[in-house]
Amino acid sequence: MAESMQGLKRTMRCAEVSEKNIGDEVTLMGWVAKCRNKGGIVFVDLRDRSGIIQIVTESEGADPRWGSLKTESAIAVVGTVEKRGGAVNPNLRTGTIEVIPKTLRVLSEAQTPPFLIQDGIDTREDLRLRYRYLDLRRPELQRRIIFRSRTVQMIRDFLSGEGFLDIETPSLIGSTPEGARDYLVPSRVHPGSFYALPQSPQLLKQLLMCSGFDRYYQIARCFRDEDLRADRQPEFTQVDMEMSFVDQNDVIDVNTRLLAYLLREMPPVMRELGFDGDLIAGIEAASAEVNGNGIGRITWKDAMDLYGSDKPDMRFGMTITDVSETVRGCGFGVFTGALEAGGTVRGLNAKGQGDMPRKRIDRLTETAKTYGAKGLAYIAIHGDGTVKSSFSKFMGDDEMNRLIAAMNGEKGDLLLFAADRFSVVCASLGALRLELGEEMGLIDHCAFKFVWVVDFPLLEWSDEENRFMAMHHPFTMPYEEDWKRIDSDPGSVRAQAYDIVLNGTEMGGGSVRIHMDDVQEKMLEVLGFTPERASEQFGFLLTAFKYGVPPHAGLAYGLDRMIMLFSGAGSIRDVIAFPKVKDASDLMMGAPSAVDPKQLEELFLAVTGKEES
RNA sequence: GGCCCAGUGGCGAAGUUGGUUAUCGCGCCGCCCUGUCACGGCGGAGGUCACGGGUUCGAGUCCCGUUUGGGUCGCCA
Repeated sequence: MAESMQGLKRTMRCAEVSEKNIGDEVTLMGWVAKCRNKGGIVFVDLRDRSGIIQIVTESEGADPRWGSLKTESAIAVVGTVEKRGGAVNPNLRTGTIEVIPKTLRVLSEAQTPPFLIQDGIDTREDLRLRYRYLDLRRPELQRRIIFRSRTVQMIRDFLSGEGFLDIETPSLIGSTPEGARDYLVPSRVHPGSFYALPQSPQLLKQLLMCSGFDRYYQIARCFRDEDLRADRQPEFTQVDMEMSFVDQNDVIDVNTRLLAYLLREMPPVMRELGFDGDLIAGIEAASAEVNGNGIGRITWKDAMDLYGSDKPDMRFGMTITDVSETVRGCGFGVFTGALEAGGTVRGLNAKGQGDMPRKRIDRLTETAKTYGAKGLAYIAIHGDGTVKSSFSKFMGDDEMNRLIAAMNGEKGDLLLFAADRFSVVCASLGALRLELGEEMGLIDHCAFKFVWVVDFPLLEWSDEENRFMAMHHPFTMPYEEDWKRIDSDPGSVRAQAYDIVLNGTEMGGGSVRIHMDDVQEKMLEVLGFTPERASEQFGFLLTAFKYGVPPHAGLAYGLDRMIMLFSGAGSIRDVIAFPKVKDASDLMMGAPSAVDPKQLEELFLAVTGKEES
């Protein structure tokens, strides 16, 4: 049934045909999106990545196959462009023209696809992923994948113009113990030894700075063997960059300009690709803001205190209030207990939610509990001024009124309190803030609000490991004025690390790197590395540091997240051509899979304790 | 590893306190239709209700387990 092209050459894409071509003979190739057979006249919508054009055939002398084309078949058409004789279609870019065909070639007839190839379908995602090549035919996904390609080109243009060099680093590297789990690759020629796939090109780009390349970037594939999320895939793409002889402000400056450039360049591309008008308007508004005023900064401490998160969603207010001092010594044991244990008591004021039904408050409590809070205390100030509180019996009127005043509580407000360790209070109130912000309609979903989060702590205590861990990574430069406290109070040392946050999502992050061998060695010691292990794992870096290393700093974006946010997608799966599902498998290819025993033999590998499959 | 949500013809959904032949839309197939573009009209096919077990006179519906996806906590330097 399939025919060859028999020498036909496509002259243009479907939606690239315009009124200028009226009278021209064109050769188009694409997929049958729709066949409307009216009996004597047949309308066929031909689709390719550019869009749709209508082919019209009348019965007299036409190829009879036009009337019975299977949708999604690939066909070639030679015909003449004409102004539409009948009604125009204002929804189509090619809505005023049509093609009268002379020749039809059915290049490949399609079976009925398992789901409709059109936008707005609500098909189960596993089915779509099993037939991803069909899913990707849908305009919605085509648009995002093309937008991704165009955005990467913009990034390359900008960075290249700024003197950055695109340098590739290897995918087969050594395993490093810190951080995420590595994907391992066995070596055939070194039985029992393994490569690791890079979690990021971190050390290699630092060494490129040692080599003198000055400004490096790479669109780099990275791998982390951790559980997936809507915005996390086991392999993902970073826009990775590093600069020499710079400080934190230089990195933030060039990246603010990069983002300003992208925001400026994106709207016309998005319009061309047919993105939603509100989304484009949002990007344009953000462009005006960032191109005019740059991007604001907030310290990690302020972000945690006000938003309960190191990736604050700046699209709305409803900030957190520390009421520890107000409730110190009060009658409510939960509050005083938390304070005595070195914790904190903080509250959120949900304006106008004072009459929230008990059931919804219970649901908020459940949210708080998933973040480690033991419960949620509340004060509901009803519209009539009466006050209902979960802890009124433990507190006198004076104490209660002082607390309400500290929270700026007014008639109709709902005050929610968490009392626990700093991290638990922040996490739970931060999550409640987002949930309430959504429910109360405070979030403008077309807004793009950027913020630089700076001054992260250098170290983070791990209960599990019973030691300090690097919050960013072990090569992050501390602030010089804090470094003297590295032994006396390691938790208080701030790092020259920064994240770029968009709408509550961490879109990228980086740091100034340590370039002094003594600081680096001390850092590894604090992280619990013996000199032997440090030398074993990072010896090449420490040695490199002895041969003249420039001060350097860098940043990496999660490209998938960036494209997801700018294209209004709900998951990074929507901007990755062939994504993996929750358990890290590929439903289309059936990866991962068992391999031939011979392959294992060659690698001197034996599979033990294999789960029933 | 934990918690939550979902699985009903090819696709999406409805299915009441458990009760006769499982309903609807899209798609598909056939016939008709010369200006459709969410084409229309008439007719038709297509279902082990994810799988296994249990409760019951009777299970799509209730219970337990499994499985396949989704969300999330842990985890992700």
